[in-house]
Amino acid sequence: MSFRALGRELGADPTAVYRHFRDRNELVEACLDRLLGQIAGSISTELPWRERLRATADTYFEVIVAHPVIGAEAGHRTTGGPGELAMLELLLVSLADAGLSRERVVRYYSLLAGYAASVAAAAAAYRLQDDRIQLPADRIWVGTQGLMDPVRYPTAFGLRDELAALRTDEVFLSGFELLLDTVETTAVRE
Amino acid sequence: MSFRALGRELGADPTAVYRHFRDRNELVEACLDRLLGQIAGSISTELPWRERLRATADTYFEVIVAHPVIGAEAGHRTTGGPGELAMLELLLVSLADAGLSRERVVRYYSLLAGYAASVAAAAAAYRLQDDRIQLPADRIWVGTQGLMDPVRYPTAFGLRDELAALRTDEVFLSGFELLLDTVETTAVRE
DNA sequence: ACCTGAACACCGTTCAAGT
DNA sequence: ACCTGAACACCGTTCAAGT
Repeated sequence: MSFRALGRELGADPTAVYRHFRDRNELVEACLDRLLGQIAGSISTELPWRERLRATADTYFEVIVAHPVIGAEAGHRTTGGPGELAMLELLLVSLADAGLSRERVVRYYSLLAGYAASVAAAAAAYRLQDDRIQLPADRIWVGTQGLMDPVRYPTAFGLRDELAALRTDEVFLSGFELLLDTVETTAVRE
Repeated sequence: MSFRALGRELGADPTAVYRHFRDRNELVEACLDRLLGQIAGSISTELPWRERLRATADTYFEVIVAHPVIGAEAGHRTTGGPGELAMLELLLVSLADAGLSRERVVRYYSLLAGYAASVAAAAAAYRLQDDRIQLPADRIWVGTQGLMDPVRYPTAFGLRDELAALRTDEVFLSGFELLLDTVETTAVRE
């Protein structure tokens, strides 16, 4: 994305955007906040807490990776807008519904949101990279060429097939599932 | 970081770097691989597996945030170099030492590495942002101005103090600790 | 073998001028 | 009120020319 490409696509002067947004930063944050609002709005509030959180993470990853220019910046941005707040409220309510204490709600919120936001953003940024990268975009970020050295890296060598089979979306989702396991275990203990 | 600033600082022509690295990408990856090697080399192999992994995550976060230009790109890059491979081997060996099965070693490796790499990179990118951001860099990424609306966001409103108190490094480390709890629980069960 | 410096094709952003 | 287009200060990168 560049302002010149944007102007070309919209049939307007590249600098016309400055009539509507102060700078690139504000534009990106407005787009991101809209995406967040769409995600939060698409999650049924009728779902049990665990399914609700899983659906949120699932949709979040899909949307972020489908909009890689915005998504790549989602991990380190605060929009402060209604979309972000709707997401925040959705996550907090779900964790409270799980039966967690006030303190635990905030702690697990920060873990789940930090995990999902950062890992999804990394997946989007990975996908954004030029084609010069050797691996397909859905493969995990570990280099495979060095895994052929059984002397220096015996354990990595022994697990090379399993490592090569890792895929970003599966890692994201199964990782989130593990976090939800922890939430559930803590909730039933309290 | 820019090639012109780099040349100025090194007292050479900005384009002299091209004698040593093909492009910016190769330079960044070489720097990152060196950082990874330093981190892996600084972890004592005598430590029990859990302390070893904690020390790795701790050092990793510190180093990545201390080198934000490189660190911000660490979440979505594969160096394929000896530093990355040393880190990979270190993590796999530690998880194997915990008593995990082959399959579980790879699964938990992808979770721990994905979590640490992505969240630390987001923290570095956050720190890299211009001073126009209202919040200090060690604060978490949730907007605070909108938390004052008890009607639309009652749960967020009720937890606003706890949310405002969140700090990136604490969230990172306590999140990693939770993941290690899961590893340990799984290991003793197997 | 390594460095230089002009040049190219891009960026985001500003600002006076248009309608 | 909104858009235009020239201009500014940057980028990464190439390449012929120097030592």
